[in-house]
Amino acid sequence: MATQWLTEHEMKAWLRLYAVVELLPSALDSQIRRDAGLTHFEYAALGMLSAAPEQTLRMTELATKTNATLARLSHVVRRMADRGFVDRIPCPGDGRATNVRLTDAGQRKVEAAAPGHVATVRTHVFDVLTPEQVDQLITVADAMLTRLDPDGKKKPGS
Amino acid sequence: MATQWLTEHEMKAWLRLYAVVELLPSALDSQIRRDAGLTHFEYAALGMLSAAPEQTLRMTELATKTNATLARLSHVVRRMADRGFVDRIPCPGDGRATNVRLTDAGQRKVEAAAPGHVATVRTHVFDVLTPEQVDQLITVADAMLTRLDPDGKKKPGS
DNA sequence: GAAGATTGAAGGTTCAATCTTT
DNA sequence: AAAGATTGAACCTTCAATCTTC
Repeated sequence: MATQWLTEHEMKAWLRLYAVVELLPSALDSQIRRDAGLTHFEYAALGMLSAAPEQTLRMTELATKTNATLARLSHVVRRMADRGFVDRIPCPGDGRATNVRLTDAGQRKVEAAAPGHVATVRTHVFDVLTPEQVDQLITVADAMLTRLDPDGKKKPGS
Repeated sequence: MATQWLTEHEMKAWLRLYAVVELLPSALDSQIRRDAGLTHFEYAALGMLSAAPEQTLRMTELATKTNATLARLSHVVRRMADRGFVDRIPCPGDGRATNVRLTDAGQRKVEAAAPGHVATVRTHVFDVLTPEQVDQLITVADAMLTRLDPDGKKKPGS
């Protein structure tokens, strides 16, 4: 089957999407790194724990919520445990599983970092979009996630 | 000034955008890594050179086009030169500048990798979007790029 | 054997310092 | 002093192998 190349219009869209996909993580990362000494991924993980019941999640659940592989998360959780932001607790019900719990120090860290992070997200995303465009963003992102995340694990609050 | 937290609707949009921003690079990277032995960033750099006049660009220009820092690009170009895909040529007109030129082997490498890459982009993006949604994607991405890229360097073919 | 998770090594990116030319 | 680029070290992610429990 011959390759169906991108049209000029599609290429235009692709270059913009690609730019966002490359530049947005950098912007998030450098802000939170400078202001809180965390990577954006670390912040996201702490934030998910903060919102979870008992401030606790299994490794696998946390990996799903943060769009990460288990290997990546495992390294990050070890470092954050060393820094006192989380505890690792063997799961009582299942000897294979590990529960990760946010510590008080971890909770304080997220709370301190949150305002700056939200401000960055507002600056780069919501400040420049109309309410209608926010709706369009949801629809378009959902469409792409049907392929990127076929099981629909990354769509909380649908 | 008190933090203006995200509404539930904004949070929904943010979680989806964030998922796309994390998962799309992984998807692009693993496909092209498996099939061509290149990172997606290396492919993007070779592709930009391939489309440039004389298949040549200055480091700074190439960094802009690939959304990268000069430090990152410098390391990548060194590795690709070692592999024979590009040549580094001191710029005749300006002793500080370096021109990067695609070699024949580099050209063959991009050409071999392109069909698989385009297929991946189609699968994850254009196959799941209506023409109207492609237009919306362009508008929304452009809006975010006014903040992520204030100088408008990343919007070729506007 | 599959699921849940961890580990070490290899590879890529970031940061700060540096160098040369303008 | 600024612009263009490079470098090495530190850090993070990926990959493959491994371990334990179900």
